[in-house]
Amino acid sequence: MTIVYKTRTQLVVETLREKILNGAIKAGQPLRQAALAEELNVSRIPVREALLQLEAEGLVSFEPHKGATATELNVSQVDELFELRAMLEADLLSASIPNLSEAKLEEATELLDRLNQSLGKENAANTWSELNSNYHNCLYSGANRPQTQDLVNTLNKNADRYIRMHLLWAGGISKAESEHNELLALCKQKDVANAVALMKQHILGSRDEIKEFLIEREKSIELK
Amino acid sequence: MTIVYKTRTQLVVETLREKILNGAIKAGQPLRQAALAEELNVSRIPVREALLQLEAEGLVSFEPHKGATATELNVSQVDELFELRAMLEADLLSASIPNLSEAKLEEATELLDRLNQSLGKENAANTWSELNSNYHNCLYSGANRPQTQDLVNTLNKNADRYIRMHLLWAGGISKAESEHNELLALCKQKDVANAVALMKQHILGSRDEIKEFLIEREKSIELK
DNA sequence: AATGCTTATAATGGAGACAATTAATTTAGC
DNA sequence: GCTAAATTAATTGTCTCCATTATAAGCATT
Repeated sequence: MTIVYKTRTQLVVETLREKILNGAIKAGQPLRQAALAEELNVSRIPVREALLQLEAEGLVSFEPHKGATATELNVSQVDELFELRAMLEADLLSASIPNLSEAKLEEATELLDRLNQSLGKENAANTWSELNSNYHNCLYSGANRPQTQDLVNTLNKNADRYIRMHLLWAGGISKAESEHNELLALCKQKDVANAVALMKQHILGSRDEIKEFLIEREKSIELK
Repeated sequence: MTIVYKTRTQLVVETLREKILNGAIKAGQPLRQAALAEELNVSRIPVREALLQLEAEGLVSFEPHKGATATELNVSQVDELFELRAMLEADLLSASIPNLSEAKLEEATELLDRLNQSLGKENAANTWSELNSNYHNCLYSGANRPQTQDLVNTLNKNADRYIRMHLLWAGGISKAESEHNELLALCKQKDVANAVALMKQHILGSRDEIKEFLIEREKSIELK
């Protein structure tokens, strides 16, 4: 285990990202540089640089002279985001399966085990999304498309907020678990067509449930 | 025409991006903050922030405490980048065509005119790539997928270097012109299937020629 | 001569102070 | 009383300077 030196900017990035993803910073909320700097015991420079990086990830919107705010996706943006993911991840998977080695499949099996175990424990959402990301990346590793994988990971950072919501709120957990298991089985059988179909269903299905939830929430806000 | 105030960071971003795209800054070249700051008459802060933004665009690679370098794509990375573009742009186009209004088609026609005219003039590559981007975006506007379009534009900033090379070097110009004209005709006829096929061919064809050029270049460097 | 350690040098990372811009508030004019 | 200009306050943008880190050069040891 090598010790990794982290610059303050990186620490701020990680802290703010986690706060946005777990809801400690709410969507639409303005992010004041001075306040964040004081809270995190750094100067405004690393805060500014962190905000810029988070903007590139789509988690923050940065307007010159006006300040940064945590981004909020409306229903149609969530829709588009998940469509994109479905297309890209299906493509990655189909390119990957034929090249997946035994070792990689073994690794995926292990990750899936830990993923399923994590569900019961506390602050499940935190560790779950990291393990989930690792599991998916493992399945895509055969595709040998690093740029596409990076892109998918970036998109997933944005989708993560909504996926966590889904997990905590509805039966997202049990469904995800069974779909994940089935997906791995299909990969082992090298059944590309069915694996890809399941992947799309996995992503678009969660999209539908998340959209439904968002629409409900919008309604209840309007009523108020 | 409203005057737009720009921050120094934005000016540095634009200057450096253009220099990377037109080759004034070569791939692999280290980008020293102090040198750039002096050259552009600003302090190192806006330079650093600009480098971070360019990293998000994929034009620069930034390593903590080591510095930034202009990124260089090898043949397989170019390959992957153009595959990605082909998939995303084909998808955008197919979703867009059914919704393209007469006004948009008119706008595209005009942009295409200016695009074709720009080819003869001097510093063609500069204006060409901007007009080309506008033209493509116009054709995609019916898809109503702002995030996907943003993504494609980001990818194109990266591909732009190689496209310019292609234009200047080989017969990329004449081929691009005829393909662009034909593409617009197919859009007007609402012929989704053929338009999408042509789009893919347009992108993957240029990929092949660019790859060939890059391989040739690598060989000649090795010989030396 | 080669290896490992110490010291010098050059670059980046970050803090605090000041300038520029925006938004809010007050004041002047009708 | 209301609108518009002027002033003030709050926030961001940028500069200068210092701290930290990485690389290169020199030195001693074997």
